[in-house]
Amino acid sequence: MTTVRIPAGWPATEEQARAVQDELRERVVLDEPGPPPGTGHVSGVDVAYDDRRDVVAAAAVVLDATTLEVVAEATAVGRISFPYVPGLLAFREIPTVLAALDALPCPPGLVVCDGYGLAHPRRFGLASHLGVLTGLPTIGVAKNPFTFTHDDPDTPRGSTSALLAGSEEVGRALRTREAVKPVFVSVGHRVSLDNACAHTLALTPSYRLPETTRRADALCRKALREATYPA
DNA sequence: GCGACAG
DNA sequence: ATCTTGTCGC
Repeated sequence: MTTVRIPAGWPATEEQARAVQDELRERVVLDEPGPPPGTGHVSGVDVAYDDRRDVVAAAAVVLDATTLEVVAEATAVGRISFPYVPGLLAFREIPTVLAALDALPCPPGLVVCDGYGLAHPRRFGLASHLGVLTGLPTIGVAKNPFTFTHDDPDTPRGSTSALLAGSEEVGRALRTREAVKPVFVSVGHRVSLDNACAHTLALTPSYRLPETTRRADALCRKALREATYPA
């Protein structure tokens, strides 16, 4: 487990944070299909908070994309770097997530984030942000539709419907379990939307949420429980 | 101006 | 995100 500090020059206000998003957004790559599902490594990242102690814990878990077995994992703890503001989630999570990714002993491959990528007020959610900062292929898989609209996908697993910002498709509602509430998939960096959905399906053989996020969620909660006050 | 709003 | 017991169902 590594300890991180809030980076120098980290945005202190919402206005500064939005300016950073508007600048970094130019660097998102949307014209690559990304790695094929079921091959190489796939990783999940997630974060847990203790606002009372001002502690945040992040986890990165690398899975074998074929077997979904855990190949490697790492955690990091730090101070909370930004309040939760809808649309600015990345500023709350990214420093600790980057530290956890850096601590991995092997390349993470495609990274699955808890939240959104393109499906974002300024088209630059957590998954896009993490992708631009690391250069890694990233996607976002969220549990809620945020402010976007969508039709209910058909009942069978694998059914999708467009996630819409007005008439613009910013992601997809994807049914990962028959008759269960869908997840909301969007592109982060260097992955197509079709491929992002295919990866999500490959990662959900038995549960609604991807194995990557399930593993990362369990690990960051454990790291938070075991965390001492960060330096 | 008033709500809604990823985690 | 987090606060939280039991309970219904595969």
